[in-house]
Amino acid sequence: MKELVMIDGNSLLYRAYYATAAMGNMMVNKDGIPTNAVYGFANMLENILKGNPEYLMVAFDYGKKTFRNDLFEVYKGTRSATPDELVCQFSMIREYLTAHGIKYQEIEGYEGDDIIGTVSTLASKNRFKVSIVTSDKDMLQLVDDNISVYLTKKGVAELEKITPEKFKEIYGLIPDQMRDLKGLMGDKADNIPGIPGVGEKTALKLLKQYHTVENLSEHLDELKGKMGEKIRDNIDQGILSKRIATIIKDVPIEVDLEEYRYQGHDYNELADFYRRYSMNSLLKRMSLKNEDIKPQKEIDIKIVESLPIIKRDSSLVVGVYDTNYHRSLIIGFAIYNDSEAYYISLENAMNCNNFKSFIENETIEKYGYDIKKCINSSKWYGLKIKNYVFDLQLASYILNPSLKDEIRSVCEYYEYYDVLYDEEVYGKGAKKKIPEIDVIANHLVKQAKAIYVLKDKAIDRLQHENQFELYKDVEMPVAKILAEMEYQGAKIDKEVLKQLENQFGQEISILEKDIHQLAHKEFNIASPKQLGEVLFEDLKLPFAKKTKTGYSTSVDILNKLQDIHPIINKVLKYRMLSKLYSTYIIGLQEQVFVDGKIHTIYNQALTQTGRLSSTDPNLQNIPVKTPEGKLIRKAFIPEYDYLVSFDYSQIELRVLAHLAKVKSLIKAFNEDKDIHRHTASEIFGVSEEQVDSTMRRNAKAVNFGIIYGMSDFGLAEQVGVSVAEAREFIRSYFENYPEIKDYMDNNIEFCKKNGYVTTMLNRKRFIREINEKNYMRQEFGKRLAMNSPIQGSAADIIKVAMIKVDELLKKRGLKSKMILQVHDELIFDVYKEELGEVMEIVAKGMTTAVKMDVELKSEGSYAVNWYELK
DNA sequence: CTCTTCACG
DNA sequence: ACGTACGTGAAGAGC
Repeated sequence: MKELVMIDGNSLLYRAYYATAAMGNMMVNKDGIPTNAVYGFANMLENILKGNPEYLMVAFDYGKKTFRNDLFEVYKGTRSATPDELVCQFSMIREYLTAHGIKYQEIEGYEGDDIIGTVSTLASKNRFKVSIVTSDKDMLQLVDDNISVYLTKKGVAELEKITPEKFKEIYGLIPDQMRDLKGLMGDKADNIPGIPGVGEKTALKLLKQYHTVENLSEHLDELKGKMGEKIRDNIDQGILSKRIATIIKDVPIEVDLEEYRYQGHDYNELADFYRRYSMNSLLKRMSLKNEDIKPQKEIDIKIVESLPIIKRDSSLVVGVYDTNYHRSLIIGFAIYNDSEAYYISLENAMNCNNFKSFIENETIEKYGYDIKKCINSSKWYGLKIKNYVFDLQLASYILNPSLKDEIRSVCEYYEYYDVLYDEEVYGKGAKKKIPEIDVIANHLVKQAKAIYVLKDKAIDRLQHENQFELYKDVEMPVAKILAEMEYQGAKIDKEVLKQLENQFGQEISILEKDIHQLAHKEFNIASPKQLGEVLFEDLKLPFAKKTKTGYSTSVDILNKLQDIHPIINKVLKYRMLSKLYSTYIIGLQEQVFVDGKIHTIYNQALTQTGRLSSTDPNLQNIPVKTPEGKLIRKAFIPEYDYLVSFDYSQIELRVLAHLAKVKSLIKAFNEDKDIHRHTASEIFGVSEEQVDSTMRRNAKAVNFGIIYGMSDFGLAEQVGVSVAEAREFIRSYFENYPEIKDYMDNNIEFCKKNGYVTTMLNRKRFIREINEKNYMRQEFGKRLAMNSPIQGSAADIIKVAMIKVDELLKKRGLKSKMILQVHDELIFDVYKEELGEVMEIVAKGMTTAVKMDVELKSEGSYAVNWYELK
């Protein structure tokens, strides 16, 4: 069967544009012409071409006016004007297709949709299998047994195939009823009115009963209530809307399907195009496939058994094979500078004195990518790398935290493409293996070269963005401190975990039996699917919420059912214990090294706010909230004499009070008041003595909510009050703290204008959602704009505190070590003779980290395990 | 590999 | 009419 791929040019170009435009780093070619939409489109097209389609065409809209405007004057009338940055890419995309040898069509008075409707119908009749690629759900009306629609997910990178079965699954209708659906509910984006008051829910209900808009119009008298009235009044508009939403299948054109046969591209024409618009990665991708073209001059890599003396500042790459670098094999090392490019295997490196004196030399500067990983992986082999002064990963993360963390992706940000993904070199999953030495040498040296070449570019950008200090004075020192913390590790008492394993194991099996008895059958309690069926079908408990795949059985749902059936409490207990059992009791034991310690890995270049994250294992989510869970903390013991922990008190609220300059809040903090009680007295209009526990609890929830950019609904859900009450809390809150309202509004406004928000130390977060059309996404963007500066500034502060504390500990020659950071808490392994001094230093370092209008407060304690702390 | 659930700040 | 609090990581189920 012949296969025809049809591409909806306009919709994909728009989608590709908006997917990248708000990022704040709009892609341009060397002359400053924007190319992001074409680039995204081209990338997607290249992926489609991997499937070797025999027939291929792209359809475009022609002009603004179509027959739809004759039917309905303001069709697409609400669309804002196409941005200039996109307009100029319309002709570029046509150039691209011509260079690629791909046929495209546009017809006056019609949209691309109509061309696709017409051609696909014809092709289908001629026994073609048709695939339509679009981001427009309207097109789904064309789906049938021969025609599939591929809808874009996430930007244009991923496609979702929609067949008639899939359509039925989603909407419960046949694809042709898409027209009726649009007819009834309308389409805001296209300014199709539909019937006022009818949304997706109502429309689907009506269509399941009446099938089409026309049939509905013949049964108007059956419709009851206000809704019925509205439909009767507006049915003509519904019929018209359906007509507008209907894709034409007989556009007057001559079609010769053979014209769409794709015969491949002319290398030079396409290469010209890519060069003209600086699309180097696509050029490269094409070059790799074209064997006639010689690859660019390779670096002269010397694979050596022993190094000469290296005197120049160089980039140094450590070839770490596994994701956990504390126990990973190192394959080898790459060194690159202006005049040298070396690769040396681990074994040779360990026997090479020149290598050792190079890495240990404290005056030769080294540049790297993820230097913490390089430093620590080497340290396990006794190799001490000193004087790493530049980290391309951290620099790039500061410039834009949303960059993917692999070096290849980061290089693309600088439009540098001569580096491969690890996966391309090592393979993935079960097929992952170490390649030939020249392949690995080439891979690592290319990384080293990229670091060397991009260093100045990154530093320039940091200076230009006023972020160099954040990078140099905060992130770089923190990287080295984290390296030491990870290597130092947290000591574990395995006996504690073994004892808990027994205890919890028994409790779990008893609960399992009880639950099966109450359910009158054996099933897997850990399966939400099976549990849902038992609770809501067998036992017929009232269900509150469904997820995509079935009944929701999460805690907040089950909590509401607690009193209805004795099985619920058992399930909750079972859930809690088995979570603790598998994730912590078993999980942690597996992670203990031969030195009796756990060595986590902090990811310093991942979170969008500037926080750290911890993996392998995650030591930032060790249980504390339930008494059972907290027992796990007994297994964390000092290597020396005591564990010391200091917590920031209310750091995010303090940051907010400072940033928003909230007078009464600043005063309350500086008087060391109970802040939730203070808030309660303000929003409920009573004296602080009159605040009862409920008022305080609600105020606390509001305080948290404020930090998250809460909605009335969200707050209501959280505290268990009505939405109206929640709204009243919020109103009263903003009335009492008007500075906060202003501050939040300003953040949103700034973000809308600039595409990002900043923290106290000028850390940035780009928020593309803020300018999206979709209401929900935009609201989400606003919440991010409100929350990120607060969470991010708190993250800045504790990083500075870590640097100060570390400095003080070292200056005084203390041997006690910082071992853990949990967002607002620092934990130390301390010698008893240093206890007093350490406690004093930590408290001082944390409270004086940054200068603010609000005092920083930190509270600490010491004990012989983590359980006993504070 | 994705989804759901639940551990933390 | 819509669907809703911010940031993470790990485990198990089920496709």
